[in-house]
Amino acid sequence: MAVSVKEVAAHAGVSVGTVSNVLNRPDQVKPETVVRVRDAIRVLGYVPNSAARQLREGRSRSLALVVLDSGNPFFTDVARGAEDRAAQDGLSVFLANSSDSTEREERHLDVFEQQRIGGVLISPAGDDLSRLETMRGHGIPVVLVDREAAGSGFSSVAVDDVAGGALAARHLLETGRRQLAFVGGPLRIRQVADRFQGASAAVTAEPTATLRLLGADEMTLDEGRRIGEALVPLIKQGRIDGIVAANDLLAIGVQRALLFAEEPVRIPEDVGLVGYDDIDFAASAVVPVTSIRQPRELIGATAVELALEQAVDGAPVRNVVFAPELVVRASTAR
Amino acid sequence: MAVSVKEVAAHAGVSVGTVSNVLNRPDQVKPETVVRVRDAIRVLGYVPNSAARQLREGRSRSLALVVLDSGNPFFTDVARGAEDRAAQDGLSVFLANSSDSTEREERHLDVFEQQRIGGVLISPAGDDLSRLETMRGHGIPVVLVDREAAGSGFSSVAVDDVAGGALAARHLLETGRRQLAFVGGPLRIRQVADRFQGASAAVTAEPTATLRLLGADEMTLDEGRRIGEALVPLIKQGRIDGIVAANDLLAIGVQRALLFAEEPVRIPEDVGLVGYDDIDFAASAVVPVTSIRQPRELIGATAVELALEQAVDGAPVRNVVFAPELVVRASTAR
DNA sequence: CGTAAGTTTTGAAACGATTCATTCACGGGC
DNA sequence: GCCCGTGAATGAATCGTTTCAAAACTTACG
Repeated sequence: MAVSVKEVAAHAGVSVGTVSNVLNRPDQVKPETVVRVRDAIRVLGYVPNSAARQLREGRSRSLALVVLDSGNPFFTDVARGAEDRAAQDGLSVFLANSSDSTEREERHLDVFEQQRIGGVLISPAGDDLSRLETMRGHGIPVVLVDREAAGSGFSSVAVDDVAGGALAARHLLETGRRQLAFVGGPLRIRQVADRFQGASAAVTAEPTATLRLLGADEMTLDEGRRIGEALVPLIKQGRIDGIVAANDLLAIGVQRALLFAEEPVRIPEDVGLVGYDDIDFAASAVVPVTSIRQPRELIGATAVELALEQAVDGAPVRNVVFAPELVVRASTAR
Repeated sequence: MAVSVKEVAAHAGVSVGTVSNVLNRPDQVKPETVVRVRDAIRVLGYVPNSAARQLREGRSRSLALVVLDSGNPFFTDVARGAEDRAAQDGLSVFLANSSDSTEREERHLDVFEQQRIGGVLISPAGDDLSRLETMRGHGIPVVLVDREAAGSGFSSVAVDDVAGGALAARHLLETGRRQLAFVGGPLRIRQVADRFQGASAAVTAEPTATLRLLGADEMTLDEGRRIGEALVPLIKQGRIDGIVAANDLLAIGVQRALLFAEEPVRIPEDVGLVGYDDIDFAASAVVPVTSIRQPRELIGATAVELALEQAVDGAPVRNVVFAPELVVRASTAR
């Protein structure tokens, strides 16, 4: 059952050292020996034991990506980006899901630390980064994902949500809308607050425009529908002609409410609608929703790169911030 | 940097064997010694090296779950079920995403085999199971998820899609509908074919009922909408009064088309609608959709159990099939 | 106080790969 | 024919744990 270098060595008539060399630096072994060893490996069905290698090398060849919600397409794409980038360096990425629970997160981190994992890419569940500081203290590179962390001492990759909010509002202004509403909340969520702040700034820059905040208790379809119902009369009275939603689920909920009102509101004729995140449903909604896209795969790839940087000594901490991108669809056409 | 049992032992004034015992069978160590060792562990910040443990034990304490699409809520929930069940036995679960690519899948399996992973739970990308047979040959338990595998020699967990299709159709019949339509495809997808077959059987059992198949090219919102448009006249003419969709995306697409038709079709008054999978969007659609739920978390938990069973010698292969469940909502009310 | 029967603790061997100082083999040059 | 240099192969030491036979220590009892 247990085929190890030893058996391979015996079968090929060489020493274990040579087998190891064939595996790791074949150029230093005589070609015909390489062939002989490779044959033995194939015949015996040898599979290297990475536990042993790792024990010897002191560090694993894998990275871990810990996300808040593995069902969220945002993280799925971040993961894909990370995997692809890691594969370039022969590394693999383990996905772990904290489900926004610090306890689950901790359990995963414990396991990874015991694995002497090569690096942790994480979108932390809480505000307490001390567990991560311990890991870093133990020499494990840590990169924060989707959370700005200048000053925390951690490298990070994030997207500029202030810019995203501004992008959304400015697009509505540029297509002639003047009375905007921002739908989203709660504001304690950093991303939401940033997006609102960005929208605010864009509106302030345009003297004739106004922005009204419609707070949400959660970022769901149903909540969007609730708020959408409240919006109908405002739009009918000409007091709102553009809507920025803090994410696509809210935007789609709002849209449903508007289209289904007693006296339906037309999109984009009566009101322009911009979402955020550019999830699949945004494009296939009844009226396809203009949205703000984040470079999700790039975020993942960059996180891997930052982790690799950290791995070399005297690593300079870097905080990368990406710019979001506007995707125009029917919901804001003019 | 490297704190090992040796340092802990020295600090606590005991031998390494005792430290190991404190870690693994504390009941066999004198309580006051346990305390002393635990203190040393805490003071030194010792973290066990699982590579070393694994090397010694010959097998990892982790399982791997390889899914086709980590963005699909179905798999997310399966994963949660697997993690929770595994945690009970102190095991952890690594998630890997094959994105339906055999190549990616293979890469992951290679890594896991090198890790001497404790077991692989997989929803295979292709039809070729030979790679998995090799793994099993190397003593790694393999469990097929969401794929019936009686006769393949692998343990498996799946849901009875024939029964699910029957459940959906029968519910429409029981609420008085007689002219049913099945929306779904392509039929080469096993799940779709099974669901259709089940619906067919249920309809055949009711002499006065008919079933009409409306093939789909893919299982998406847009395709549902396209088919829904074709359904409107049929419903208006009284030739269809119940719809079974092969999944919720199709059902929601159909619903949109019906509600938005020139002359809207009322749901559930004019036509009953049943989806499949019970995704979140089903409950929060404009008219909440009756759906067929699969015991997703249970599937994950069971897969873990089957893997654990396989791990003991002379393991009997088991093929578990679960029954789907009907979730009644407004779209089929009478 | 001695002995038998537990309880605890010990420490060396083993797991499988990598490393690196050594040894070996083979030509080429003198 | 001898020496040296080079390229190739060797194998013992090492990583951090667990295990387990043996040693050391306790306790109970006659």
